Amino acid sequence: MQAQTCNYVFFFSYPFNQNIMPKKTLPKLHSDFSVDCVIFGFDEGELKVLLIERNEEPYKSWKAIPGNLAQDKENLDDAAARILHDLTGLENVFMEQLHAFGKPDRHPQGRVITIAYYALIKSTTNGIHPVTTFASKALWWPAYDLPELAFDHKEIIEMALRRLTNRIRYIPIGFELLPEKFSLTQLQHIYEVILRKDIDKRNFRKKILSYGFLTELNQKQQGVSHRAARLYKFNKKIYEGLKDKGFYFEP
Amino acid sequence: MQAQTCNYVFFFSYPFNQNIMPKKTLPKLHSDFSVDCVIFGFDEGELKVLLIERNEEPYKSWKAIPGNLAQDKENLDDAAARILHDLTGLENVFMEQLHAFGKPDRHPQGRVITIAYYALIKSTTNGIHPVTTFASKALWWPAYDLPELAFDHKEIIEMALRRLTNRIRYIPIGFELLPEKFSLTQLQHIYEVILRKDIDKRNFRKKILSYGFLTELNQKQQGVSHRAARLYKFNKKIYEGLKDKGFYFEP
DNA sequence: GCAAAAGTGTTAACTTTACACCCATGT
DNA sequence: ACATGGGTGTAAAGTTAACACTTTTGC
Repeated sequence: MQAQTCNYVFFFSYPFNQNIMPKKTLPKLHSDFSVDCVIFGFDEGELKVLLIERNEEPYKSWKAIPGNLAQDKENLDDAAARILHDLTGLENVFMEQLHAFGKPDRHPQGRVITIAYYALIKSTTNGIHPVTTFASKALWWPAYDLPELAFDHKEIIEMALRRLTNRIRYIPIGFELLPEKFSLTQLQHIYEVILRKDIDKRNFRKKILSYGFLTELNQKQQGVSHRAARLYKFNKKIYEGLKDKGFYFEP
Repeated sequence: MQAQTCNYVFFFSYPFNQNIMPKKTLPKLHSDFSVDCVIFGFDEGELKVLLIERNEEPYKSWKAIPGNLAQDKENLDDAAARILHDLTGLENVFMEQLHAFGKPDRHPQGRVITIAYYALIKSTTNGIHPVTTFASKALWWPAYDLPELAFDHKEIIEMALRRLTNRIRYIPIGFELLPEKFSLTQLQHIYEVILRKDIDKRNFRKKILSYGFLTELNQKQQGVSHRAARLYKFNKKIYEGLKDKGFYFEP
Protein backbone atom coordinates (compact mmCIF):
# COMPACT_ATOMS: atom_id res chain seq x y z
CA MET A 1 0.00 0.00 0.00
CA GLN A 2 1.74 3.10 -1.16
CA ALA A 3 1.31 6.32 0.73
CA GLN A 4 -0.01 9.11 -1.40
CA THR A 5 0.84 12.69 -0.76
CA CYS A 6 -1.87 15.16 -0.08
CA ASN A 7 -2.67 17.20 -3.13
CA TYR A 8 -5.38 19.34 -4.62
CA VAL A 9 -6.92 18.66 -7.96
CA PHE A 10 -9.11 20.96 -9.95
CA PHE A 11 -11.78 19.48 -12.08
CA PHE A 12 -15.08 20.06 -13.81
CA SER A 13 -17.99 17.82 -13.11
CA TYR A 14 -19.09 17.82 -16.73
CA PRO A 15 -21.09 15.16 -18.42
CA PHE A 16 -18.94 14.53 -21.47
CA ASN A 17 -21.78 14.83 -23.94
CA GLN A 18 -22.47 18.46 -23.14
CA ASN A 19 -21.21 20.55 -25.97
CA ILE A 20 -20.52 23.81 -24.17
CA MET A 21 -16.89 23.36 -23.38
CA PRO A 22 -13.98 24.65 -25.44
CA LYS A 23 -13.21 22.29 -28.27
CA LYS A 24 -9.58 21.47 -27.70
CA THR A 25 -9.23 21.51 -23.94
CA LEU A 26 -11.36 18.76 -22.60
CA PRO A 27 -11.84 18.97 -18.87
CA LYS A 28 -9.92 16.64 -16.64
CA LEU A 29 -12.01 13.99 -15.00
CA HIS A 30 -11.12 12.12 -11.88
CA SER A 31 -12.57 9.36 -9.75
CA ASP A 32 -12.29 8.45 -6.12
CA PHE A 33 -13.47 4.93 -5.87
CA SER A 34 -12.45 2.05 -3.73
CA VAL A 35 -11.79 -1.58 -4.41
CA ASP A 36 -12.96 -3.95 -1.70
CA CYS A 37 -12.29 -7.62 -1.43
CA VAL A 38 -14.31 -10.40 0.15
CA ILE A 39 -11.74 -13.07 1.01
CA PHE A 40 -13.09 -16.53 1.65
CA GLY A 41 -11.32 -19.37 3.37
CA PHE A 42 -12.43 -22.75 4.59
CA ASP A 43 -11.49 -24.10 7.98
CA GLU A 44 -12.91 -26.45 10.59
CA GLY A 45 -15.68 -27.37 8.26
CA GLU A 46 -16.78 -23.76 7.99
CA LEU A 47 -16.66 -21.11 5.33
CA LYS A 48 -14.85 -18.07 6.70
CA VAL A 49 -14.45 -14.51 5.56
CA LEU A 50 -11.49 -12.28 6.35
CA LEU A 51 -12.44 -9.07 8.15
CA ILE A 52 -10.28 -6.20 9.34
CA GLU A 53 -10.89 -3.78 12.12
CA ARG A 54 -10.69 -0.24 10.76
CA ASN A 55 -8.29 2.10 12.54
CA GLU A 56 -9.37 5.32 10.88
CA GLU A 57 -12.48 7.35 10.35
CA PRO A 58 -14.98 6.88 8.95
CA TYR A 59 -16.27 3.82 10.77
CA LYS A 60 -13.17 3.75 12.98
CA SER A 61 -12.92 0.47 14.93
CA TRP A 62 -15.75 -1.10 12.96
CA LYS A 63 -15.22 -4.39 11.25
CA ALA A 64 -15.01 -4.23 7.48
CA ILE A 65 -13.81 -6.13 4.48
CA PRO A 66 -10.36 -5.06 3.33
CA GLY A 67 -10.29 -2.36 0.70
CA ASN A 68 -8.64 0.82 -0.39
CA LEU A 69 -8.96 3.72 -2.75
CA ALA A 70 -7.64 2.68 -6.12
CA GLN A 71 -4.38 4.19 -7.25
CA ASP A 72 -4.28 6.40 -10.30
CA LYS A 73 -2.59 4.10 -12.78
CA GLU A 74 -3.93 0.85 -11.54
CA ASN A 75 -6.25 -1.65 -13.18
CA LEU A 76 -9.19 -2.72 -11.08
CA ASP A 77 -8.02 -6.31 -11.02
CA ASP A 78 -4.54 -5.23 -10.00
CA ALA A 79 -5.90 -3.10 -7.19
CA ALA A 80 -7.85 -6.06 -5.86
CA ALA A 81 -4.79 -8.29 -6.09
CA ARG A 82 -2.74 -5.66 -4.26
CA ILE A 83 -5.23 -5.44 -1.42
CA LEU A 84 -5.22 -9.19 -1.07
CA HIS A 85 -1.46 -9.41 -1.26
CA ASP A 86 -0.88 -6.67 1.32
CA LEU A 87 -3.07 -8.46 3.78
CA THR A 88 -2.16 -12.08 3.22
CA GLY A 89 1.12 -12.13 1.30
CA LEU A 90 -0.54 -14.37 -1.27
CA GLU A 91 -0.34 -14.15 -5.05
CA ASN A 92 -2.02 -16.01 -7.91
CA VAL A 93 -5.20 -16.44 -6.01
CA PHE A 94 -8.59 -17.14 -7.54
CA MET A 95 -10.29 -13.79 -7.76
CA GLU A 96 -13.26 -12.44 -9.61
CA GLN A 97 -14.99 -9.10 -9.81
CA LEU A 98 -18.25 -9.29 -7.94
CA HIS A 99 -20.21 -6.08 -8.43
CA ALA A 100 -19.97 -2.31 -8.29
CA PHE A 101 -21.79 -0.86 -5.30
CA GLY A 102 -22.76 2.76 -5.60
CA LYS A 103 -25.61 3.99 -3.44
CA PRO A 104 -25.06 7.75 -3.25
CA ASP A 105 -24.92 7.73 0.56
CA ARG A 106 -22.86 4.61 1.09
CA HIS A 107 -19.76 6.60 2.04
CA PRO A 108 -19.92 9.52 4.50
CA GLN A 109 -17.14 11.43 2.72
CA GLY A 110 -18.97 11.79 -0.54
CA ARG A 111 -19.68 9.87 -3.65
CA VAL A 112 -17.38 6.89 -3.44
CA ILE A 113 -18.45 3.83 -5.31
CA THR A 114 -16.68 0.60 -4.66
CA ILE A 115 -15.79 -2.20 -6.98
CA ALA A 116 -16.07 -5.38 -4.97
CA TYR A 117 -14.11 -8.54 -5.66
CA TYR A 118 -14.14 -11.90 -4.01
CA ALA A 119 -11.21 -14.25 -3.61
CA LEU A 120 -10.89 -17.87 -2.59
CA ILE A 121 -7.74 -18.74 -0.73
CA LYS A 122 -6.29 -22.15 -0.20
CA SER A 123 -6.01 -23.45 3.31
CA THR A 124 -2.79 -25.00 4.49
CA THR A 125 -3.11 -28.61 5.54
CA ASN A 126 -3.32 -27.41 9.15
CA GLY A 127 -6.13 -25.00 8.62
CA ILE A 128 -6.78 -21.76 6.92
CA HIS A 129 -3.88 -19.80 5.42
CA PRO A 130 -2.44 -17.49 8.07
CA VAL A 131 -2.65 -13.76 7.55
CA THR A 132 0.84 -12.24 7.47
CA THR A 133 0.62 -8.44 7.37
CA PHE A 134 -1.86 -6.58 9.55
CA ALA A 135 -2.38 -9.83 11.39
CA SER A 136 -3.35 -8.11 14.59
CA LYS A 137 -6.18 -6.34 12.87
CA ALA A 138 -7.45 -9.11 10.61
CA LEU A 139 -9.60 -12.01 11.65
CA TRP A 140 -11.39 -14.93 10.07
CA TRP A 141 -15.10 -14.83 10.69
CA PRO A 142 -17.83 -17.40 9.92
CA ALA A 143 -19.29 -16.33 6.60
CA TYR A 144 -22.83 -17.28 7.50
CA ASP A 145 -22.87 -15.43 10.81
CA LEU A 146 -21.60 -11.92 10.22
CA PRO A 147 -21.15 -9.12 12.75
CA GLU A 148 -22.17 -5.52 12.16
CA LEU A 149 -20.01 -4.13 9.40
CA ALA A 150 -18.90 -0.73 8.13
CA PHE A 151 -20.44 0.88 5.04
CA ASP A 152 -22.54 -1.55 2.98
CA HIS A 153 -20.07 -4.36 3.54
CA LYS A 154 -22.66 -6.79 4.84
CA GLU A 155 -24.57 -6.44 1.60
CA ILE A 156 -21.35 -7.03 -0.31
CA ILE A 157 -20.52 -10.23 1.54
CA GLU A 158 -24.05 -11.49 1.10
CA MET A 159 -23.82 -11.00 -2.62
CA ALA A 160 -20.44 -12.73 -2.65
CA LEU A 161 -22.00 -15.71 -0.87
CA ARG A 162 -24.77 -15.92 -3.46
CA ARG A 163 -22.20 -15.68 -6.24
CA LEU A 164 -20.13 -18.44 -4.71
CA THR A 165 -23.12 -20.78 -4.41
CA ASN A 166 -23.88 -20.06 -8.00
CA ARG A 167 -20.36 -20.37 -9.35
CA ILE A 168 -19.57 -23.68 -7.73
CA ARG A 169 -22.26 -25.29 -9.85
CA TYR A 170 -20.55 -24.52 -13.10
CA ILE A 171 -16.93 -23.86 -12.36
CA PRO A 172 -14.92 -26.30 -10.27
CA ILE A 173 -13.75 -23.81 -7.66
CA GLY A 174 -13.98 -26.04 -4.60
CA PHE A 175 -10.25 -26.77 -5.01
CA GLU A 176 -9.40 -23.11 -4.57
CA LEU A 177 -10.36 -23.37 -0.92
CA LEU A 178 -8.30 -26.50 -0.25
CA PRO A 179 -4.58 -27.24 -0.11
CA GLU A 180 -2.90 -28.45 -3.30
CA LYS A 181 -3.45 -32.02 -2.20
CA PHE A 182 -6.81 -32.90 -0.77
CA SER A 183 -9.08 -35.85 -0.16
CA LEU A 184 -12.42 -36.37 -1.83
CA THR A 185 -14.16 -36.06 1.50
CA GLN A 186 -12.63 -32.63 2.06
CA LEU A 187 -13.85 -31.58 -1.35
CA GLN A 188 -17.29 -32.94 -0.67
CA HIS A 189 -17.47 -30.90 2.53
CA ILE A 190 -16.79 -27.73 0.58
CA TYR A 191 -19.70 -28.51 -1.71
CA GLU A 192 -21.94 -29.38 1.21
CA VAL A 193 -21.19 -26.15 3.04
CA ILE A 194 -21.47 -23.89 0.01
CA LEU A 195 -24.55 -25.55 -1.43
CA ARG A 196 -25.98 -26.00 2.08
CA LYS A 197 -27.08 -29.55 1.61
CA ASP A 198 -25.95 -33.10 2.29
CA ILE A 199 -24.51 -35.04 -0.59
CA ASP A 200 -24.35 -38.80 -1.02
CA LYS A 201 -20.74 -39.89 -0.72
CA ARG A 202 -20.78 -42.55 -3.41
CA ASN A 203 -22.59 -40.43 -5.94
CA PHE A 204 -20.35 -37.45 -5.28
CA ARG A 205 -17.21 -39.48 -5.87
CA LYS A 206 -18.50 -41.12 -8.99
CA LYS A 207 -19.53 -37.82 -10.53
CA ILE A 208 -16.54 -35.67 -9.64
CA LEU A 209 -14.12 -38.40 -10.76
CA SER A 210 -16.00 -38.89 -14.02
CA TYR A 211 -14.90 -35.46 -15.26
CA GLY A 212 -11.31 -36.63 -15.18
CA PHE A 213 -9.81 -33.40 -13.87
CA LEU A 214 -8.75 -34.92 -10.57
CA THR A 215 -5.37 -36.62 -10.55
CA GLU A 216 -5.09 -39.44 -8.07
CA LEU A 217 -1.84 -39.22 -6.10
CA ASN A 218 0.11 -42.06 -4.53
CA GLN A 219 -0.12 -40.31 -1.23
CA LYS A 220 -2.34 -40.54 1.77
CA GLN A 221 -3.28 -38.28 4.61
CA GLN A 222 -0.79 -38.25 7.48
CA GLY A 223 -1.44 -38.31 11.20
CA VAL A 224 -5.15 -38.89 11.23
CA SER A 225 -6.60 -41.24 13.81
CA HIS A 226 -8.54 -43.30 11.33
CA ARG A 227 -8.00 -44.83 7.93
CA ALA A 228 -6.03 -42.31 5.87
CA ALA A 229 -7.69 -40.97 2.75
CA ARG A 230 -6.08 -40.97 -0.67
CA LEU A 231 -5.06 -37.53 -1.89
CA TYR A 232 -5.91 -35.88 -5.20
CA LYS A 233 -4.76 -32.84 -7.16
CA PHE A 234 -6.74 -30.64 -9.51
CA ASN A 235 -5.53 -30.90 -13.11
CA LYS A 236 -6.24 -27.50 -14.62
CA LYS A 237 -5.29 -28.51 -18.14
CA ILE A 238 -7.91 -31.19 -18.37
CA TYR A 239 -10.51 -28.82 -17.01
CA GLU A 240 -9.64 -26.15 -19.57
CA GLY A 241 -10.42 -28.59 -22.36
CA LEU A 242 -13.65 -29.58 -20.72
CA LYS A 243 -15.11 -26.22 -19.97
CA ASP A 244 -15.97 -25.16 -23.52
CA LYS A 245 -18.43 -28.01 -23.69
CA GLY A 246 -20.16 -26.57 -20.65
CA PHE A 247 -20.01 -27.95 -17.18
CA TYR A 248 -22.82 -28.20 -14.73
CA PHE A 249 -22.33 -29.91 -11.44
CA GLU A 250 -25.19 -30.03 -9.01
CA PRO A 251 -24.46 -32.98 -6.79
CA MET B 1 -30.83 13.30 -19.61
CA GLN B 2 -30.63 16.29 -17.36
CA ALA B 3 -28.21 19.08 -18.19
CA GLN B 4 -25.75 19.74 -15.46
CA THR B 5 -24.27 23.12 -14.85
CA CYS B 6 -20.60 23.62 -15.08
CA ASN B 7 -18.96 23.85 -11.69
CA TYR B 8 -15.66 23.48 -9.97
CA VAL B 9 -15.11 21.15 -7.09
CA PHE B 10 -12.18 21.05 -4.76
CA PHE B 11 -11.08 17.79 -3.32
CA PHE B 12 -8.27 15.83 -1.78
CA SER B 13 -7.11 12.63 -3.34
CA TYR B 14 -6.55 10.91 -0.02
CA PRO B 15 -6.65 7.21 0.60
CA PHE B 16 -9.02 7.10 3.55
CA ASN B 17 -6.84 4.84 5.63
CA GLN B 18 -4.03 7.36 5.91
CA ASN B 19 -4.00 8.77 9.35
CA ILE B 20 -2.48 12.16 8.65
CA MET B 21 -5.59 14.21 8.21
CA PRO B 22 -7.33 16.25 10.88
CA LYS B 23 -9.64 14.08 12.95
CA LYS B 24 -12.96 15.82 12.56
CA THR B 25 -12.85 17.20 9.03
CA LEU B 26 -12.66 14.27 6.70
CA PRO B 27 -11.77 15.24 3.18
CA LYS B 28 -14.49 15.32 0.58
CA LEU B 29 -14.24 12.59 -1.99
CA HIS B 30 -15.74 12.66 -5.41
CA SER B 31 -16.03 10.37 -8.40
CA ASP B 32 -16.43 10.88 -12.09
CA PHE B 33 -17.56 7.60 -13.47
CA SER B 34 -19.89 6.68 -16.25
CA VAL B 35 -22.64 4.17 -16.61
CA ASP B 36 -22.86 2.49 -19.99
CA CYS B 37 -25.54 0.23 -21.26
CA VAL B 38 -25.45 -2.61 -23.78
CA ILE B 39 -29.01 -2.80 -25.11
CA PHE B 40 -29.93 -6.02 -26.85
CA GLY B 41 -32.89 -6.58 -29.13
CA PHE B 42 -33.91 -9.42 -31.39
CA ASP B 43 -35.13 -8.88 -34.92
CA GLU B 44 -35.15 -10.73 -38.22
CA GLY B 45 -33.70 -13.76 -36.53
CA GLU B 46 -30.71 -11.77 -35.36
CA LEU B 47 -29.47 -10.50 -32.04
CA LYS B 48 -28.96 -6.74 -32.28
CA VAL B 49 -27.27 -4.17 -30.13
CA LEU B 50 -28.20 -0.51 -29.93
CA LEU B 51 -25.36 1.85 -30.81
CA ILE B 52 -25.24 5.63 -30.86
CA GLU B 53 -23.03 7.90 -32.86
CA ARG B 54 -21.22 10.26 -30.51
CA ASN B 55 -21.54 13.96 -31.27
CA GLU B 56 -18.92 15.23 -28.86
CA GLU B 57 -15.30 14.74 -28.07
CA PRO B 58 -13.72 12.49 -27.14
CA TYR B 59 -14.34 9.96 -29.92
CA LYS B 60 -16.62 12.41 -31.71
CA SER B 61 -18.60 10.69 -34.49
CA TRP B 62 -17.49 7.24 -33.38
CA LYS B 63 -20.05 4.59 -32.65
CA ALA B 64 -20.48 3.73 -29.01
CA ILE B 65 -22.87 2.16 -26.58
CA PRO B 66 -25.08 4.69 -24.84
CA GLY B 67 -23.79 5.97 -21.54
CA ASN B 68 -23.31 9.02 -19.41
CA LEU B 69 -21.58 10.29 -16.35
CA ALA B 70 -23.58 9.31 -13.30
CA GLN B 71 -25.36 12.07 -11.45
CA ASP B 72 -24.44 12.88 -7.90
CA LYS B 73 -27.39 11.43 -6.05
CA GLU B 74 -28.16 8.57 -8.32
CA ASN B 75 -27.96 4.84 -7.72
CA LEU B 76 -26.06 2.91 -10.33
CA ASP B 77 -29.14 0.93 -11.33
CA ASP B 78 -31.14 4.12 -11.64
CA ALA B 79 -28.51 5.72 -13.83
CA ALA B 80 -28.60 2.72 -16.14
CA ALA B 81 -32.40 2.81 -16.27
CA ARG B 82 -32.27 6.53 -17.04
CA ILE B 83 -29.87 6.04 -19.93
CA LEU B 84 -32.09 3.34 -21.35
CA HIS B 85 -35.23 5.36 -20.84
CA ASP B 86 -33.82 8.51 -22.44
CA LEU B 87 -32.91 6.59 -25.53
CA THR B 88 -35.85 4.25 -25.95
CA GLY B 89 -38.68 5.63 -23.81
CA LEU B 90 -38.94 2.21 -22.17
CA GLU B 91 -39.34 1.38 -18.50
CA ASN B 92 -39.41 -1.85 -16.49
CA VAL B 93 -36.93 -3.49 -18.75
CA PHE B 94 -34.77 -6.49 -17.84
CA MET B 95 -31.45 -5.04 -16.83
CA GLU B 96 -28.47 -6.35 -14.97
CA GLN B 97 -25.12 -4.94 -13.97
CA LEU B 98 -22.44 -6.49 -16.14
CA HIS B 99 -19.03 -5.40 -14.93
CA ALA B 100 -16.96 -2.40 -13.94
CA PHE B 101 -14.33 -1.52 -16.54
CA GLY B 102 -11.44 0.53 -15.28
CA LYS B 103 -8.22 0.36 -17.27
CA PRO B 104 -6.38 3.55 -16.30
CA ASP B 105 -6.13 4.73 -19.90
CA ARG B 106 -9.58 3.79 -21.10
CA HIS B 107 -10.75 7.41 -21.13
CA PRO B 108 -8.65 10.21 -22.62
CA GLN B 109 -9.87 12.77 -20.10
CA GLY B 110 -8.56 10.99 -17.07
CA ARG B 111 -9.44 8.23 -14.75
CA VAL B 112 -13.02 7.43 -15.60
CA ILE B 113 -14.18 3.98 -14.83
CA THR B 114 -17.46 2.80 -16.22
CA ILE B 115 -20.08 0.56 -14.74
CA ALA B 116 -21.56 -1.39 -17.62
CA TYR B 117 -25.08 -2.79 -17.67
CA TYR B 118 -26.88 -4.84 -20.23
CA ALA B 119 -30.58 -4.73 -21.00
CA LEU B 120 -32.90 -6.95 -23.00
CA ILE B 121 -35.74 -5.18 -24.69
CA LYS B 122 -38.89 -6.74 -26.02
CA SER B 123 -39.54 -6.52 -29.71
CA THR B 124 -42.93 -5.40 -30.94
CA THR B 125 -44.74 -7.99 -33.04
CA ASN B 126 -43.52 -6.14 -36.15
CA GLY B 127 -39.89 -6.18 -35.23
CA ILE B 128 -37.59 -4.63 -32.75
CA HIS B 129 -38.85 -1.89 -30.45
CA PRO B 130 -38.37 1.48 -32.13
CA VAL B 131 -36.03 4.00 -30.59
CA THR B 132 -37.89 7.18 -29.70
CA THR B 133 -35.46 9.88 -28.57
CA PHE B 134 -32.17 10.42 -30.37
CA ALA B 135 -33.49 8.22 -33.12
CA SER B 136 -31.37 9.88 -35.74
CA LYS B 137 -28.23 9.01 -33.84
CA ALA B 138 -29.12 5.52 -32.65
CA LEU B 139 -29.02 2.37 -34.71
CA TRP B 140 -29.50 -1.33 -34.23
CA TRP B 141 -26.42 -3.29 -35.15
CA PRO B 142 -25.86 -7.07 -35.46
CA ALA B 143 -24.40 -8.12 -32.13
CA TYR B 144 -22.05 -10.68 -33.63
CA ASP B 145 -20.59 -8.34 -36.24
CA LEU B 146 -19.55 -5.15 -34.52
CA PRO B 147 -17.99 -2.02 -36.07
CA GLU B 148 -15.09 -0.13 -34.57
CA LEU B 149 -16.26 1.39 -31.31
CA ALA B 150 -15.22 4.22 -29.00
CA PHE B 151 -13.34 3.59 -25.75
CA ASP B 152 -13.33 -0.07 -24.69
CA HIS B 153 -16.91 -0.53 -25.82
CA LYS B 154 -16.19 -3.51 -28.00
CA GLU B 155 -14.77 -5.34 -25.03
CA ILE B 156 -17.88 -4.42 -23.05
CA ILE B 157 -20.27 -5.77 -25.66
CA GLU B 158 -18.26 -8.94 -25.97
CA MET B 159 -18.51 -9.53 -22.26
CA ALA B 160 -22.23 -8.82 -22.41
CA LEU B 161 -22.60 -11.46 -25.12
CA ARG B 162 -20.78 -14.01 -23.00
CA ARG B 163 -22.94 -13.11 -20.04
CA LEU B 164 -26.10 -13.50 -22.08
CA THR B 165 -25.08 -16.94 -23.35
CA ASN B 166 -24.40 -17.92 -19.80
CA ARG B 167 -27.50 -16.42 -18.24
CA ILE B 168 -29.94 -17.97 -20.65
CA ARG B 169 -28.97 -21.38 -19.38
CA TYR B 170 -30.16 -20.75 -15.89
CA ILE B 171 -32.60 -17.88 -16.04
CA PRO B 172 -35.45 -17.92 -18.52
CA ILE B 173 -34.66 -14.59 -20.17
CA GLY B 174 -35.51 -15.50 -23.74
CA PHE B 175 -38.95 -13.94 -23.21
CA GLU B 176 -37.40 -10.58 -22.47
CA LEU B 177 -36.43 -10.26 -26.12
CA LEU B 178 -39.88 -11.18 -27.45
CA PRO B 179 -43.29 -9.47 -27.42
CA GLU B 180 -45.64 -10.31 -24.53
CA LYS B 181 -47.24 -12.98 -26.68
CA PHE B 182 -44.97 -15.23 -28.63
CA SER B 183 -44.85 -18.61 -30.30
CA LEU B 184 -42.65 -21.47 -29.21
CA THR B 185 -40.77 -21.31 -32.47
CA GLN B 186 -39.89 -17.66 -31.86
CA LEU B 187 -38.62 -18.59 -28.43
CA GLN B 188 -36.63 -21.47 -29.84
CA HIS B 189 -34.96 -19.12 -32.31
CA ILE B 190 -33.80 -16.91 -29.46
CA TYR B 191 -32.16 -19.89 -27.82
CA GLU B 192 -30.61 -21.03 -31.07
CA VAL B 193 -29.11 -17.64 -31.80
CA ILE B 194 -27.82 -17.00 -28.30
CA LEU B 195 -26.51 -20.50 -27.72
CA ARG B 196 -25.28 -20.67 -31.33
CA LYS B 197 -26.60 -24.12 -32.04
CA ASP B 198 -29.57 -25.90 -33.57
CA ILE B 199 -32.14 -27.33 -31.25
CA ASP B 200 -34.58 -30.17 -31.92
CA LYS B 201 -38.07 -28.73 -32.15
CA ARG B 202 -39.88 -31.53 -30.36
CA ASN B 203 -37.40 -31.75 -27.53
CA PHE B 204 -37.33 -27.99 -27.05
CA ARG B 205 -41.11 -27.81 -26.74
CA LYS B 206 -41.35 -30.71 -24.36
CA LYS B 207 -38.69 -29.32 -22.09
CA ILE B 208 -39.70 -25.68 -21.99
CA LEU B 209 -43.36 -26.58 -21.45
CA SER B 210 -42.48 -29.04 -18.69
CA TYR B 211 -41.42 -26.18 -16.39
CA GLY B 212 -44.96 -24.89 -16.42
CA PHE B 213 -44.09 -21.20 -16.60
CA LEU B 214 -45.53 -20.73 -20.07
CA THR B 215 -49.25 -19.98 -20.22
CA GLU B 216 -50.93 -21.20 -23.36
CA LEU B 217 -53.19 -18.52 -24.83
CA ASN B 218 -56.30 -19.04 -26.92
CA GLN B 219 -54.76 -16.92 -29.59
CA LYS B 220 -52.86 -17.54 -32.75
CA GLN B 221 -50.50 -15.59 -34.91
CA GLN B 222 -52.20 -13.25 -37.37
CA GLY B 223 -51.37 -12.60 -40.98
CA VAL B 224 -48.78 -15.28 -41.59
CA SER B 225 -48.80 -17.15 -44.86
CA HIS B 226 -48.76 -20.59 -43.27
CA ARG B 227 -50.44 -22.35 -40.41
CA ALA B 228 -50.65 -19.87 -37.53
CA ALA B 229 -48.78 -20.76 -34.40
CA ARG B 230 -50.36 -20.80 -30.97
CA LEU B 231 -49.21 -17.96 -28.71
CA TYR B 232 -47.88 -18.20 -25.17
CA LYS B 233 -47.14 -15.81 -22.31
CA PHE B 234 -44.47 -16.05 -19.65
CA ASN B 235 -45.92 -16.55 -16.16
CA LYS B 236 -43.48 -14.87 -13.81
CA LYS B 237 -45.19 -16.09 -10.63
CA ILE B 238 -44.73 -19.74 -11.48
CA TYR B 239 -41.11 -19.11 -12.36
CA GLU B 240 -40.46 -17.33 -9.05
CA GLY B 241 -41.58 -20.43 -7.18
CA LEU B 242 -39.44 -22.63 -9.37
CA LYS B 243 -36.17 -20.76 -9.27
CA ASP B 244 -35.19 -21.53 -5.66
CA LYS B 245 -34.95 -25.17 -6.60
CA GLY B 246 -32.45 -24.21 -9.27
CA PHE B 247 -33.04 -24.16 -12.97
CA TYR B 248 -30.72 -25.34 -15.67
CA PHE B 249 -31.81 -25.35 -19.26
CA GLU B 250 -29.37 -26.45 -21.89
CA PRO B 251 -31.52 -27.55 -24.79
C1' DG C 1 -11.62 -54.28 20.12
C1' DC C 2 -13.68 -50.11 19.18
C1' DA C 3 -14.23 -45.57 17.24
C1' DA C 4 -13.83 -42.89 13.14
C1' DA C 5 -13.79 -42.08 8.60
C1' DA C 6 -12.51 -44.38 3.83
C1' DG C 7 -13.91 -46.79 0.25
C1' DT C 8 -16.87 -49.43 -2.88
C1' DG C 9 -21.54 -51.38 -6.77
C1' DT C 10 -26.14 -52.22 -8.18
C1' DT C 11 -30.73 -51.28 -9.41
C1' DA C 12 -34.82 -48.52 -10.41
C1' DA C 13 -36.43 -44.06 -11.77
C1' DC C 14 -35.87 -40.50 -14.52
C1' DT C 15 -34.08 -37.58 -18.31
C1' DT C 16 -32.28 -36.88 -22.66
C1' DT C 17 -31.68 -37.81 -27.38
C1' DA C 18 -32.73 -39.05 -31.98
C1' DC C 19 -35.83 -39.32 -35.28
C1' DA C 20 -40.34 -38.43 -39.54
C1' DC C 21 -44.71 -37.49 -40.75
C1' DC C 22 -49.32 -35.11 -41.02
C1' DC C 23 -51.70 -30.45 -40.39
C1' DA C 24 -53.37 -25.77 -41.24
C1' DT C 25 -53.07 -21.69 -43.80
C1' DG C 26 -52.19 -18.33 -47.61
C1' DT C 27 -50.99 -17.81 -52.32
C1' DA D 1 -51.91 -27.91 -55.40
C1' DC D 2 -47.92 -26.34 -53.37
C1' DA D 3 -45.01 -23.91 -50.17
C1' DT D 4 -44.30 -22.78 -45.48
C1' DG D 5 -43.83 -23.51 -40.98
C1' DG D 6 -46.89 -25.81 -36.93
C1' DG D 7 -47.54 -29.51 -34.34
C1' DT D 8 -47.01 -34.20 -32.47
C1' DG D 9 -44.89 -39.55 -29.89
C1' DT D 10 -41.81 -43.22 -29.01
C1' DA D 11 -38.01 -46.05 -27.93
C1' DA D 12 -33.10 -46.49 -26.81
C1' DA D 13 -29.34 -44.50 -24.36
C1' DG D 14 -27.66 -42.22 -20.72
C1' DT D 15 -27.84 -40.14 -16.14
C1' DT D 16 -29.17 -39.64 -11.51
C1' DA D 17 -30.73 -41.22 -7.02
C1' DA D 18 -31.19 -44.26 -3.39
C1' DC D 19 -29.22 -47.41 -0.70
C1' DA D 20 -25.41 -50.59 3.38
C1' DC D 21 -21.60 -52.90 4.30
C1' DT D 22 -16.40 -53.81 4.59
C1' DT D 23 -11.70 -51.75 5.23
C1' DT D 24 -8.03 -49.30 7.43
C1' DT D 25 -5.94 -46.90 11.09
C1' DG D 26 -4.98 -45.02 15.74
C1' DC D 27 -6.00 -45.27 20.35
